[in-house]
Amino acid sequence: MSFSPVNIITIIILALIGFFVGPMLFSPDMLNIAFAVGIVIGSIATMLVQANIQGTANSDSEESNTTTLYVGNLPYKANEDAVQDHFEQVAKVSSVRLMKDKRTGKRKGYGFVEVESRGANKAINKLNDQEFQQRNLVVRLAKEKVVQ
DNA sequence: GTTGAGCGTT
Repeated sequence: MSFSPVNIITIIILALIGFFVGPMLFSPDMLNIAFAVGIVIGSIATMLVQANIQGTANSDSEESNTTTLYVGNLPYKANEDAVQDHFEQVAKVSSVRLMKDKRTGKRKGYGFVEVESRGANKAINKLNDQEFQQRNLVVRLAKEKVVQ
């Protein structure tokens, strides 16, 4: 939550609106209160607008820059670094998660690779049904991902 | 220590 000069100007404008609108709604001799109410309303409105802008901007950038791929048929012995190296040949990898049993810690043979969105299709086309450590991988677009 | 379709973790 930052207050750039633009936001301050917006607050002042909204405060002035409150300054003139307030007396019409209440009493003409409550200008100070009207001005204060204008400042409060203007500040809240500005913060809400900016939070909304930042929220959409963040979600847009995150969702448009990265895509999660489902990777199946992995060898049990494959580790995350090897999988990442394999996908780095085609696309920029931001994270690799190989699913493992919580108790034993043994790999379950599938995982999720997060790559940049523009390389997602390339990764699917180039790496799906291709050999990786003596096995043919399954690379598909992952289903809906739970937001962290 | 084994196995072989699947869509999940602080």
